Amino acid sequence: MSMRSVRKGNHNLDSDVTPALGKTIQRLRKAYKLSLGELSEQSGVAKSIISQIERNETNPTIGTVERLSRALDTTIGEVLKSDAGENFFEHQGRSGIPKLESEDGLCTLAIIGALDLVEYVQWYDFHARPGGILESEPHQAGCVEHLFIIEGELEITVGGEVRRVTAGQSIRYAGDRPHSIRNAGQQDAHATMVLVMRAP
Amino acid sequence: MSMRSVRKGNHNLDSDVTPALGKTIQRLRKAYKLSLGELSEQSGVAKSIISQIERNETNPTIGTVERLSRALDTTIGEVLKSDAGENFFEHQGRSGIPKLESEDGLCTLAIIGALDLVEYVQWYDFHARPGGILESEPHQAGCVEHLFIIEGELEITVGGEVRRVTAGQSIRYAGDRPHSIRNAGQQDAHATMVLVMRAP
DNA sequence: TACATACGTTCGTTATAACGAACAAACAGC
DNA sequence: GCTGTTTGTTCGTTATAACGAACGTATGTA
Repeated sequence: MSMRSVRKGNHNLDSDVTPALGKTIQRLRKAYKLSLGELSEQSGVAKSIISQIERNETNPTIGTVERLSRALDTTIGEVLKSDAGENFFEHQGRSGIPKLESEDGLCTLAIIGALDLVEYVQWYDFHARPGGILESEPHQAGCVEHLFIIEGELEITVGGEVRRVTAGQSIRYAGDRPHSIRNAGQQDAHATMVLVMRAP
Repeated sequence: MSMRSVRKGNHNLDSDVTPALGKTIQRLRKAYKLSLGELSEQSGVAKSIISQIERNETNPTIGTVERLSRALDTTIGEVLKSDAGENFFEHQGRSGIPKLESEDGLCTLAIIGALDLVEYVQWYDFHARPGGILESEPHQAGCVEHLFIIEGELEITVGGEVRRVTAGQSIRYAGDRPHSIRNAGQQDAHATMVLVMRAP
């Protein structure tokens, strides 16, 4: 059995214990483009508490983190895994990956990874049924999107300009203007998207 | 966007939320043949609380569960994963003979994008025919690889540890050790790989 | 039997997590 | 400029998680 740390008394650890939790919650919330108020509504947790959790100013209960995780389409295990981290591997099952859907229900965007560097990088797995459109509000200024088409055919529109890309090709465009991705072909389209923005 | 459960008010959920937590803690404690008093000493959590947690009569804080997990030689993520009903993966295995057949012509790795930041990020489209193996020498220290499996089934080996991942899942692992990716399935495998090197 | 030891539970108190309302800062339209 | 809206934060109150001591219940031992 490995060494056990014998600690006494001070149960007031707060951010020490789970330094990444706040960041994780905030990252997920922003990935869904939710405000504190919206996440509060959907999770049932007071927005003041969410604010404190994101800043690691409180030591939330399991129940609270559970409700937040559920509202963010993931599980408490996944949320806390990054904290404990430290394994060579970090493995996410299908269910653990947060998924976004377009308004028409024909596109899905699954967040498959993110990195907190000086810049913030996030990448997605993108699916679109024929005719599906994913409309995006402008992201942060200076942000760039990269798209690699795995199968099918997509039509990208950025600020009035239109480009068509097919399987095997890739395209890079400004993410800080309104843009949309449309499946212009007859079959399903599938792509990898990488989004780069400056750290907030 | 996908459906979200809209819950209000009642924040007094206790055992509802994490029905398995108490059992999990107790199972681990008994596996180590510890009494409540002993676990209390080693974790720093009052034994009265542990008793209540095991009987799901309280809604513990993250910090408390963290201290218990640590004393039980595991992580909070692992402890709570069983709650969420996620599958532990059965990995281990099979001291695979490194066939050093990156030259086997069965794998392709195409660079589909790169970023020159303070950190250097590069991403690839990876294909492997059944049986194909991609062996990699250690990259730069601190470097991380991220793999998202689009189709098929891959077996990742890093420093002796083996994991198997299937379509829809993603995995992240240390890239600064020798590692290999093997197509363990019958069909072609396809994945997106993101490689991040820090500190150029 | 009487006594001792170890176990898990219950109890009263204290610390604090969670709540909702009020607040301040950034932004939009008029 | 002003003014309503939306954002995240701060504040006072309430609910409750965590604590340590005391308790009941076994089991063993003289």
